[in-house]
Amino acid sequence: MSTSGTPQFRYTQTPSKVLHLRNLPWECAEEELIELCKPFGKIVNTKCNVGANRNQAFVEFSDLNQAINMVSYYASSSEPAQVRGKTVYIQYSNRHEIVNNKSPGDVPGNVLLVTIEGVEAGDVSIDVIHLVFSAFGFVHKIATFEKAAGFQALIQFSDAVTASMARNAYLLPENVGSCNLRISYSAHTDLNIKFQSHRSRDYTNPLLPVNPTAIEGIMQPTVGPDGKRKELESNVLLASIENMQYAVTVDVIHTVFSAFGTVQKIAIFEKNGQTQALVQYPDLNTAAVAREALEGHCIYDGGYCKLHLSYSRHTDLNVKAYSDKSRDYTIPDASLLAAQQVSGYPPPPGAWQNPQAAPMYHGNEYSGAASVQAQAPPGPPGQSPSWDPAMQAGISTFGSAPSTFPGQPYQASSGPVYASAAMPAGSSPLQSGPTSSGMGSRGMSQPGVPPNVRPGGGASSPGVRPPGASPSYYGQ
DNA sequence: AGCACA
Repeated sequence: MSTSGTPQFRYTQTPSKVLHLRNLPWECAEEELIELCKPFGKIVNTKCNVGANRNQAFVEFSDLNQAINMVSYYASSSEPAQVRGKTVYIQYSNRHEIVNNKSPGDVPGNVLLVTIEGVEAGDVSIDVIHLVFSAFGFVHKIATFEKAAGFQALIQFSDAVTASMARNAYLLPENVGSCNLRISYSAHTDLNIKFQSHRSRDYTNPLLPVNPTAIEGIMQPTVGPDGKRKELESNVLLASIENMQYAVTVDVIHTVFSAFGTVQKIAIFEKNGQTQALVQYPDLNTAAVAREALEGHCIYDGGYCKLHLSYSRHTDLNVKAYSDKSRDYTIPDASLLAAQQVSGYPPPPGAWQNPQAAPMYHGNEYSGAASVQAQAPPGPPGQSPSWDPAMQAGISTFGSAPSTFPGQPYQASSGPVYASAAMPAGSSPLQSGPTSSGMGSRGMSQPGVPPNVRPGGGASSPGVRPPGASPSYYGQ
Protein backbone atom coordinates (compact mmCIF):
# COMPACT_ATOMS: atom_id res chain seq x y z
CA MET A 1 0.00 0.00 0.00
CA SER A 2 2.34 2.71 1.20
CA THR A 3 5.24 3.16 -1.11
CA SER A 4 5.53 6.68 0.22
CA GLY A 5 7.06 5.44 3.42
CA THR A 6 10.56 5.76 2.03
CA PRO A 7 11.52 9.25 0.99
CA GLN A 8 12.27 9.45 -2.69
CA PHE A 9 15.39 11.51 -2.27
CA ARG A 10 17.36 8.75 -0.63
CA TYR A 11 20.23 7.35 -2.54
CA THR A 12 18.15 4.31 -3.36
CA GLN A 13 16.54 5.65 -6.48
CA THR A 14 16.42 3.40 -9.44
CA PRO A 15 18.36 4.78 -12.37
CA SER A 16 16.40 6.65 -15.00
CA LYS A 17 17.42 8.22 -18.23
CA VAL A 18 15.77 11.33 -16.85
CA LEU A 19 17.90 13.32 -14.43
CA HIS A 20 16.62 15.79 -11.91
CA LEU A 21 18.86 18.83 -11.48
CA ARG A 22 18.58 21.10 -8.46
CA ASN A 23 20.14 24.26 -7.15
CA LEU A 24 20.36 25.69 -10.60
CA PRO A 25 21.03 29.39 -11.04
CA TRP A 26 18.09 31.69 -11.54
CA GLU A 27 16.35 31.25 -14.87
CA CYS A 28 18.79 28.69 -16.00
CA ALA A 29 18.45 28.32 -19.75
CA GLU A 30 18.04 25.08 -21.59
CA GLU A 31 21.32 25.76 -23.35
CA GLU A 32 23.16 25.81 -20.06
CA LEU A 33 21.72 22.44 -19.12
CA ILE A 34 22.71 21.04 -22.43
CA GLU A 35 26.25 22.35 -22.06
CA LEU A 36 26.50 20.57 -18.76
CA CYS A 37 24.95 17.28 -19.80
CA LYS A 38 25.78 16.66 -23.40
CA PRO A 39 29.30 15.32 -22.78
CA PHE A 40 27.59 12.26 -21.34
CA GLY A 41 25.21 11.48 -24.12
CA LYS A 42 22.43 12.50 -26.39
CA ILE A 43 19.80 14.69 -24.85
CA VAL A 44 16.36 14.13 -26.22
CA ASN A 45 14.29 16.41 -24.02
CA THR A 46 14.51 18.95 -21.26
CA LYS A 47 12.25 20.79 -18.90
CA CYS A 48 13.51 23.96 -17.33
CA ASN A 49 12.52 26.35 -14.58
CA VAL A 50 10.72 23.73 -12.57
CA GLY A 51 9.67 23.96 -8.96
CA ALA A 52 8.54 26.74 -6.72
CA ASN A 53 11.81 28.59 -7.15
CA ARG A 54 12.11 27.70 -10.79
CA ASN A 55 15.61 26.55 -10.13
CA GLN A 56 15.21 22.91 -10.96
CA ALA A 57 15.19 21.09 -14.24
CA PHE A 58 14.93 17.74 -15.92
CA VAL A 59 17.11 16.38 -18.64
CA GLU A 60 16.32 13.23 -20.54
CA PHE A 61 19.03 11.22 -22.25
CA SER A 62 18.31 8.92 -25.12
CA ASP A 63 19.92 6.06 -23.26
CA LEU A 64 19.88 4.99 -19.64
CA ASN A 65 23.62 4.36 -19.57
CA GLN A 66 24.30 7.95 -20.49
CA ALA A 67 22.39 9.12 -17.45
CA ILE A 68 24.16 6.59 -15.27
CA ASN A 69 27.50 7.80 -16.59
CA MET A 70 26.71 11.36 -15.66
CA VAL A 71 25.48 10.56 -12.18
CA SER A 72 28.39 8.30 -11.37
CA TYR A 73 30.90 10.70 -12.84
CA TYR A 74 29.84 13.52 -10.56
CA ALA A 75 29.38 11.15 -7.63
CA SER A 76 33.09 10.45 -7.64
CA SER A 77 34.37 13.72 -9.07
CA SER A 78 36.26 16.23 -7.00
CA GLU A 79 34.74 18.96 -9.16
CA PRO A 80 31.01 19.20 -8.65
CA ALA A 81 28.72 19.81 -11.54
CA GLN A 82 28.36 23.54 -12.00
CA VAL A 83 26.34 26.03 -13.97
CA ARG A 84 27.50 29.63 -13.88
CA GLY A 85 29.82 28.64 -11.08
CA LYS A 86 27.01 27.35 -8.97
CA THR A 87 27.05 23.76 -7.80
CA VAL A 88 24.27 21.71 -9.31
CA TYR A 89 22.93 18.61 -7.64
CA ILE A 90 22.12 15.73 -9.92
CA GLN A 91 20.06 12.66 -9.29
CA TYR A 92 17.86 10.25 -11.12
CA SER A 93 14.34 11.41 -11.64
CA ASN A 94 11.59 9.25 -10.32
CA ARG A 95 10.05 9.29 -13.77
CA HIS A 96 11.40 7.60 -16.81
CA GLU A 97 10.58 10.15 -19.40
CA ILE A 98 9.88 13.81 -19.58
CA VAL A 99 6.27 14.29 -20.35
CA ASN A 100 4.40 17.43 -21.00
CA ASN A 101 6.99 19.38 -22.81
CA LYS A 102 4.05 21.10 -24.35
CA SER A 103 3.41 20.20 -27.91
CA PRO A 104 2.24 23.10 -30.03
CA GLY A 105 -1.33 21.95 -29.79
CA ASP A 106 -1.24 22.31 -26.04
CA VAL A 107 -0.17 25.92 -26.05
CA PRO A 108 -3.38 27.75 -25.25
CA GLY A 109 -4.81 30.19 -27.73
CA ASN A 110 -8.15 31.59 -28.75
CA VAL A 111 -8.51 29.25 -31.72
CA LEU A 112 -9.29 25.58 -31.31
CA LEU A 113 -8.43 22.87 -33.77
CA VAL A 114 -11.15 20.26 -33.65
CA THR A 115 -10.70 16.95 -35.36
CA ILE A 116 -13.76 14.82 -35.88
CA GLU A 117 -12.80 11.29 -36.70
CA GLY A 118 -14.66 8.96 -38.96
CA VAL A 119 -16.69 11.50 -40.87
CA GLU A 120 -16.41 13.21 -44.19
CA ALA A 121 -16.64 16.89 -44.84
CA GLY A 122 -20.20 16.62 -46.04
CA ASP A 123 -21.41 14.78 -42.97
CA VAL A 124 -20.96 17.53 -40.44
CA SER A 125 -22.65 20.83 -40.99
CA ILE A 126 -20.88 23.96 -40.00
CA ASP A 127 -24.08 25.09 -38.33
CA VAL A 128 -23.97 22.15 -35.96
CA ILE A 129 -20.40 22.94 -35.07
CA HIS A 130 -21.35 26.54 -34.53
CA LEU A 131 -24.29 25.63 -32.34
CA VAL A 132 -22.30 23.25 -30.20
CA PHE A 133 -19.36 25.52 -29.60
CA SER A 134 -21.48 28.61 -29.05
CA ALA A 135 -22.34 27.10 -25.69
CA PHE A 136 -19.00 28.33 -24.41
CA GLY A 137 -19.04 31.84 -25.77
CA PHE A 138 -19.31 33.85 -28.92
CA VAL A 139 -17.83 31.99 -31.85
CA HIS A 140 -16.15 34.50 -34.11
CA LYS A 141 -15.18 32.36 -37.06
CA ILE A 142 -15.14 28.78 -38.23
CA ALA A 143 -13.12 27.25 -41.00
CA THR A 144 -13.45 23.59 -41.91
CA PHE A 145 -11.30 21.43 -44.09
CA GLU A 146 -10.24 17.88 -44.64
CA LYS A 147 -6.81 16.63 -43.81
CA ALA A 148 -5.28 13.21 -43.55
CA ALA A 149 -6.20 13.30 -39.87
CA GLY A 150 -9.85 13.59 -40.80
CA PHE A 151 -12.41 16.30 -40.92
CA GLN A 152 -11.17 19.32 -39.02
CA ALA A 153 -12.51 22.64 -37.94
CA LEU A 154 -10.77 25.73 -36.68
CA ILE A 155 -12.99 27.54 -34.23
CA GLN A 156 -12.11 31.05 -33.21
CA PHE A 157 -13.18 32.44 -29.86
CA SER A 158 -12.57 35.86 -28.39
CA ASP A 159 -9.88 34.69 -26.06
CA ALA A 160 -7.93 31.73 -24.80
CA VAL A 161 -10.02 31.47 -21.65
CA THR A 162 -13.20 30.85 -23.60
CA ALA A 163 -11.43 28.48 -25.92
CA SER A 164 -10.02 26.49 -23.03
CA MET A 165 -13.47 26.16 -21.49
CA ALA A 166 -14.71 24.61 -24.69
CA ARG A 167 -11.70 22.40 -24.93
CA ASN A 168 -11.88 21.24 -21.34
CA ALA A 169 -15.56 20.46 -21.64
CA TYR A 170 -14.82 18.03 -24.42
CA LEU A 171 -11.97 16.48 -22.54
CA LEU A 172 -14.45 15.17 -20.01
CA PRO A 173 -14.57 11.39 -20.15
CA GLU A 174 -18.21 11.07 -21.14
CA ASN A 175 -17.64 13.24 -24.16
CA VAL A 176 -14.44 11.60 -25.16
CA GLY A 177 -16.22 8.29 -25.18
CA SER A 178 -19.32 9.30 -27.03
CA CYS A 179 -17.87 11.15 -29.98
CA ASN A 180 -14.60 10.97 -31.77
CA LEU A 181 -13.58 14.51 -31.10
CA ARG A 182 -10.03 15.63 -30.55
CA ILE A 183 -9.38 19.22 -29.65
CA SER A 184 -6.12 21.06 -29.49
CA TYR A 185 -5.15 24.66 -29.74
CA SER A 186 -4.32 26.15 -33.07
CA ALA A 187 -1.45 28.52 -33.47
CA HIS A 188 -3.78 30.83 -35.34
CA THR A 189 -5.15 33.86 -33.59
CA ASP A 190 -7.34 35.25 -36.35
CA LEU A 191 -8.75 33.16 -39.14
CA ASN A 192 -8.80 34.57 -42.61
CA ILE A 193 -12.31 33.89 -43.84
CA LYS A 194 -12.89 35.07 -47.37
CA PHE A 195 -16.47 33.94 -47.92
CA GLN A 196 -19.46 32.65 -46.10
CA SER A 197 -19.72 29.15 -47.42
CA HIS A 198 -20.44 25.59 -46.46
CA ARG A 199 -16.83 25.36 -45.38
CA SER A 200 -16.23 28.60 -43.55
CA ARG A 201 -18.07 31.30 -41.68
CA ASP A 202 -17.27 34.65 -40.22
CA TYR A 203 -19.91 35.45 -37.62
CA THR A 204 -18.39 38.84 -36.93
CA ASN A 205 -19.12 39.93 -40.47
CA PRO A 206 -22.52 38.83 -41.72
CA LEU A 207 -22.14 41.05 -44.75
CA LEU A 208 -19.22 39.04 -46.03
CA PRO A 209 -20.12 37.86 -49.52
CA VAL A 210 -21.36 34.36 -50.04
CA ASN A 211 -19.07 32.53 -52.33
CA PRO A 212 -21.25 31.86 -55.38
CA THR A 213 -19.68 28.51 -56.20
CA ALA A 214 -20.02 27.44 -52.59
CA ILE A 215 -23.76 27.93 -52.45
CA GLU A 216 -24.56 24.52 -53.79
CA GLY A 217 -22.32 23.11 -51.11
CA ILE A 218 -24.61 24.56 -48.48
CA MET A 219 -27.38 22.47 -49.86
CA GLN A 220 -27.34 18.72 -49.87
CA PRO A 221 -24.56 17.11 -51.83
CA THR A 222 -25.45 16.59 -55.43
CA VAL A 223 -26.54 13.06 -56.12
CA GLY A 224 -26.35 11.49 -59.51
CA PRO A 225 -28.84 9.11 -61.10
CA ASP A 226 -26.99 6.12 -59.74
CA GLY A 227 -27.39 7.41 -56.22
CA LYS A 228 -23.70 8.09 -55.87
CA ARG A 229 -22.53 11.47 -54.82
CA LYS A 230 -21.84 13.44 -57.93
CA GLU A 231 -18.61 15.28 -58.21
CA LEU A 232 -19.12 18.98 -57.80
CA GLU A 233 -17.66 21.10 -60.51
CA SER A 234 -15.21 23.77 -59.60
CA ASN A 235 -13.05 26.39 -61.18
CA VAL A 236 -10.18 24.86 -59.27
CA LEU A 237 -8.64 21.60 -60.42
CA LEU A 238 -6.82 19.18 -58.20
CA ALA A 239 -4.04 17.50 -60.10
CA SER A 240 -2.39 14.41 -58.69
CA ILE A 241 0.91 13.67 -60.27
CA GLU A 242 1.79 10.03 -60.70
CA ASN A 243 5.17 8.58 -61.48
CA MET A 244 6.90 11.83 -60.79
CA GLN A 245 10.38 11.15 -62.05
CA TYR A 246 11.08 14.79 -62.69
CA ALA A 247 10.50 17.86 -60.66
CA VAL A 248 7.20 19.46 -61.40
CA THR A 249 7.48 23.10 -60.61
CA VAL A 250 4.94 25.85 -60.46
CA ASP A 251 6.19 26.94 -63.85
CA VAL A 252 5.65 23.57 -65.44
CA ILE A 253 2.12 23.44 -64.08
CA HIS A 254 1.48 26.96 -65.26
CA THR A 255 2.73 26.18 -68.71
CA VAL A 256 0.64 23.08 -69.09
CA PHE A 257 -2.56 24.51 -67.69
CA SER A 258 -2.29 27.91 -69.32
CA ALA A 259 -3.06 26.29 -72.62
CA PHE A 260 -6.73 26.29 -71.72
CA GLY A 261 -7.16 29.69 -70.19
CA THR A 262 -5.82 32.07 -67.64
CA VAL A 263 -4.34 30.32 -64.68
CA GLN A 264 -5.01 32.51 -61.69
CA LYS A 265 -3.29 30.67 -58.91
CA ILE A 266 -1.29 27.52 -58.33
CA ALA A 267 -0.44 25.69 -55.17
CA ILE A 268 1.73 22.59 -55.04
CA PHE A 269 1.85 20.34 -52.01
CA GLU A 270 2.44 16.79 -50.87
CA LYS A 271 -0.30 14.49 -49.74
CA ASN A 272 0.40 10.95 -48.65
CA GLY A 273 3.73 11.09 -50.36
CA GLN A 274 2.22 12.15 -53.65
CA THR A 275 2.64 15.52 -55.21
CA GLN A 276 -0.56 17.37 -55.91
CA ALA A 277 -1.29 20.73 -57.38
CA LEU A 278 -4.28 22.98 -57.18
CA VAL A 279 -4.83 25.04 -60.28
CA GLN A 280 -7.30 27.88 -60.23
CA TYR A 281 -9.07 29.14 -63.31
CA PRO A 282 -11.45 32.08 -63.42
CA ASP A 283 -14.44 29.90 -64.22
CA LEU A 284 -15.88 26.42 -64.31
CA ASN A 285 -15.83 26.07 -68.08
CA THR A 286 -12.13 26.60 -68.44
CA ALA A 287 -11.47 24.15 -65.66
CA ALA A 288 -13.75 21.61 -67.30
CA VAL A 289 -12.00 21.93 -70.63
CA ALA A 290 -8.58 21.60 -69.05
CA ARG A 291 -9.71 18.64 -67.06
CA GLU A 292 -11.06 16.84 -70.08
CA ALA A 293 -8.01 17.54 -72.14
CA LEU A 294 -5.35 16.72 -69.58
CA GLU A 295 -6.80 13.83 -67.62
CA GLY A 296 -4.56 10.82 -67.81
CA HIS A 297 -1.91 12.53 -69.86
CA CYS A 298 1.71 12.83 -68.95
CA ILE A 299 3.68 16.00 -68.58
CA TYR A 300 6.79 14.26 -69.81
CA ASP A 301 7.16 11.57 -72.39
CA GLY A 302 7.57 8.00 -71.28
CA GLY A 303 4.73 7.95 -68.80
CA TYR A 304 6.41 10.38 -66.43
CA CYS A 305 4.40 12.78 -64.33
CA LYS A 306 1.02 11.45 -65.27
CA LEU A 307 -1.81 13.78 -64.41
CA HIS A 308 -5.02 12.79 -62.70
CA LEU A 309 -7.51 15.57 -62.44
CA SER A 310 -10.49 16.14 -60.26
CA TYR A 311 -12.39 19.15 -59.11
CA SER A 312 -11.20 20.70 -55.93
CA ARG A 313 -13.52 21.85 -53.21
CA HIS A 314 -11.62 25.09 -53.29
CA THR A 315 -12.96 28.01 -55.22
CA ASP A 316 -10.38 30.61 -54.36
CA LEU A 317 -6.92 29.55 -53.33
CA ASN A 318 -5.20 31.43 -50.59
CA VAL A 319 -1.62 31.24 -51.73
CA LYS A 320 1.56 33.16 -51.35
CA ALA A 321 2.03 35.33 -54.38
CA TYR A 322 5.43 33.97 -55.18
CA SER A 323 7.12 30.96 -53.67
CA ASP A 324 8.61 27.64 -54.66
CA LYS A 325 5.28 25.94 -54.22
CA SER A 326 2.71 28.55 -55.06
CA ARG A 327 1.99 31.45 -57.32
CA ASP A 328 -0.70 34.06 -57.56
CA TYR A 329 -0.88 35.38 -61.08
CA THR A 330 -3.75 37.70 -60.30
CA ILE A 331 -1.46 40.09 -58.52
CA PRO A 332 -0.11 42.16 -61.39
CA ASP A 333 3.24 42.91 -59.81
CA ALA A 334 3.78 39.35 -58.69
CA SER A 335 2.95 37.86 -62.04
CA LEU A 336 5.30 40.25 -63.73
CA LEU A 337 7.97 39.38 -61.25
CA ALA A 338 7.23 35.71 -61.69
CA ALA A 339 7.35 35.88 -65.46
CA GLN A 340 10.72 37.54 -65.35
CA GLN A 341 12.23 35.30 -62.71
CA VAL A 342 10.83 32.17 -64.19
CA SER A 343 11.75 32.69 -67.75
CA GLY A 344 15.18 33.95 -66.99
CA TYR A 345 14.80 36.14 -70.01
CA PRO A 346 14.42 39.86 -69.92
CA PRO A 347 10.83 41.03 -70.21
CA PRO A 348 9.47 40.28 -73.64
CA PRO A 349 9.79 42.99 -76.22
CA GLY A 350 6.63 44.83 -77.05
CA ALA A 351 6.49 43.35 -80.50
CA TRP A 352 5.73 39.95 -79.01
CA GLN A 353 3.00 41.21 -76.79
CA ASN A 354 -0.18 39.72 -78.08
CA PRO A 355 -2.79 42.22 -77.03
CA GLN A 356 -5.35 39.45 -76.69
CA ALA A 357 -3.04 37.52 -74.47
CA ALA A 358 -1.95 40.30 -72.19
CA PRO A 359 -1.21 39.30 -68.63
CA MET A 360 -4.47 40.71 -67.33
CA TYR A 361 -6.50 38.69 -69.78
CA HIS A 362 -9.51 37.29 -68.01
CA GLY A 363 -11.84 36.53 -70.86
CA ASN A 364 -13.40 33.22 -71.57
CA GLU A 365 -13.97 32.78 -75.24
CA TYR A 366 -12.21 29.47 -74.92
CA SER A 367 -14.98 27.76 -73.14
CA GLY A 368 -15.15 24.70 -75.27
CA ALA A 369 -12.94 22.57 -77.44
CA ALA A 370 -14.71 23.56 -80.61
CA SER A 371 -14.30 27.25 -80.11
CA VAL A 372 -10.73 26.71 -79.15
CA GLN A 373 -10.04 24.92 -82.37
CA ALA A 374 -11.70 27.64 -84.31
CA GLN A 375 -9.60 30.26 -82.71
CA ALA A 376 -6.33 28.48 -82.87
CA PRO A 377 -4.53 30.90 -85.20
CA PRO A 378 -4.75 34.06 -83.07
CA GLY A 379 -2.45 32.59 -80.49
CA PRO A 380 -2.35 31.07 -77.08
CA PRO A 381 -5.27 32.01 -74.90
CA GLY A 382 -4.27 33.67 -71.70
CA GLN A 383 -0.76 32.62 -72.43
CA SER A 384 2.14 34.47 -71.06
CA PRO A 385 3.52 36.48 -73.92
CA SER A 386 7.07 35.85 -72.93
CA TRP A 387 7.80 32.91 -75.19
CA ASP A 388 11.14 33.23 -76.76
CA PRO A 389 10.61 32.60 -80.45
CA ALA A 390 14.23 31.67 -80.84
CA MET A 391 13.64 28.64 -78.67
CA GLN A 392 10.95 27.24 -80.88
CA ALA A 393 13.25 26.08 -83.60
CA GLY A 394 15.06 23.63 -81.41
CA ILE A 395 12.26 22.03 -79.55
CA SER A 396 11.07 19.39 -81.93
CA THR A 397 14.59 18.31 -82.71
CA PHE A 398 15.33 18.24 -79.05
CA GLY A 399 12.44 15.97 -78.44
CA SER A 400 13.33 13.48 -81.11
CA ALA A 401 17.10 13.57 -81.22
CA PRO A 402 18.36 15.27 -78.13
CA SER A 403 21.78 13.67 -78.29
CA THR A 404 22.59 15.75 -81.31
CA PHE A 405 22.72 18.79 -79.10
CA PRO A 406 26.00 18.53 -77.28
CA GLY A 407 25.63 22.00 -75.95
CA GLN A 408 22.26 21.20 -74.45
CA PRO A 409 22.59 21.75 -70.72
CA TYR A 410 19.96 19.21 -69.82
CA GLN A 411 20.02 15.45 -69.88
CA ALA A 412 18.54 14.02 -73.00
CA SER A 413 16.51 11.45 -71.13
CA SER A 414 14.86 14.07 -69.01
CA GLY A 415 13.76 16.20 -71.87
CA PRO A 416 10.14 17.12 -71.44
CA VAL A 417 8.06 16.48 -74.45
CA TYR A 418 4.77 17.54 -73.12
CA ALA A 419 4.11 19.39 -76.30
CA SER A 420 3.25 15.98 -77.64
CA ALA A 421 2.66 13.91 -74.57
CA ALA A 422 0.41 16.04 -72.48
CA MET A 423 -1.77 17.23 -75.27
CA PRO A 424 -4.49 15.03 -76.55
CA ALA A 425 -4.12 14.66 -80.28
CA GLY A 426 -7.66 15.32 -81.28
CA SER A 427 -9.06 17.85 -78.92
CA SER A 428 -6.16 19.95 -77.86
CA PRO A 429 -5.96 23.60 -78.60
CA LEU A 430 -2.23 23.11 -78.56
CA GLN A 431 -2.11 20.73 -81.41
CA SER A 432 -0.86 23.29 -83.84
CA GLY A 433 0.31 26.80 -84.06
CA PRO A 434 2.64 28.71 -81.81
CA THR A 435 1.13 27.37 -78.66
CA SER A 436 2.52 23.89 -78.78
CA SER A 437 5.90 25.16 -79.69
CA GLY A 438 5.67 27.58 -76.91
CA MET A 439 4.83 24.83 -74.52
CA GLY A 440 7.89 22.98 -75.51
CA SER A 441 10.20 25.87 -75.35
CA ARG A 442 9.02 26.83 -71.95
CA GLY A 443 9.13 23.30 -70.76
CA MET A 444 12.61 22.82 -72.02
CA SER A 445 14.04 24.74 -69.15
CA GLN A 446 12.31 22.69 -66.54
CA PRO A 447 14.33 19.56 -65.85
CA GLY A 448 17.28 21.73 -65.05
CA VAL A 449 17.36 24.12 -62.19
CA PRO A 450 14.87 26.89 -62.71
CA PRO A 451 15.98 30.27 -61.53
CA ASN A 452 13.60 30.22 -58.64
CA VAL A 453 15.08 27.08 -57.13
CA ARG A 454 18.13 27.58 -55.02
CA PRO A 455 20.50 24.70 -55.63
CA GLY A 456 22.02 25.14 -52.22
CA GLY A 457 18.66 25.48 -50.57
CA GLY A 458 18.83 22.10 -48.95
CA ALA A 459 22.09 22.72 -47.20
CA SER A 460 21.02 25.99 -45.70
CA SER A 461 17.46 25.11 -44.98
CA PRO A 462 16.17 25.67 -41.47
CA GLY A 463 15.80 21.94 -41.08
CA VAL A 464 19.52 21.54 -40.84
CA ARG A 465 20.88 23.01 -37.71
CA PRO A 466 24.33 24.41 -37.67
CA PRO A 467 26.56 22.90 -35.02
CA GLY A 468 26.30 24.81 -31.82
CA ALA A 469 22.96 26.30 -32.58
CA SER A 470 20.63 26.08 -29.69
CA PRO A 471 18.47 23.09 -30.56
CA SER A 472 21.28 21.11 -32.14
CA TYR A 473 21.49 18.66 -29.32
CA TYR A 474 18.46 16.85 -30.59
CA GLY A 475 20.53 15.50 -33.37
CA GLN A 476 23.66 15.04 -31.26
C1' DA B 1 18.74 21.66 -2.15
C1' DG B 2 14.69 17.26 -2.83
C1' DC B 3 10.55 15.93 -8.77
C1' DA B 4 7.23 18.70 -13.64
C1' DC B 5 1.17 18.97 -14.47
C1' DA B 6 -2.60 18.44 -18.83
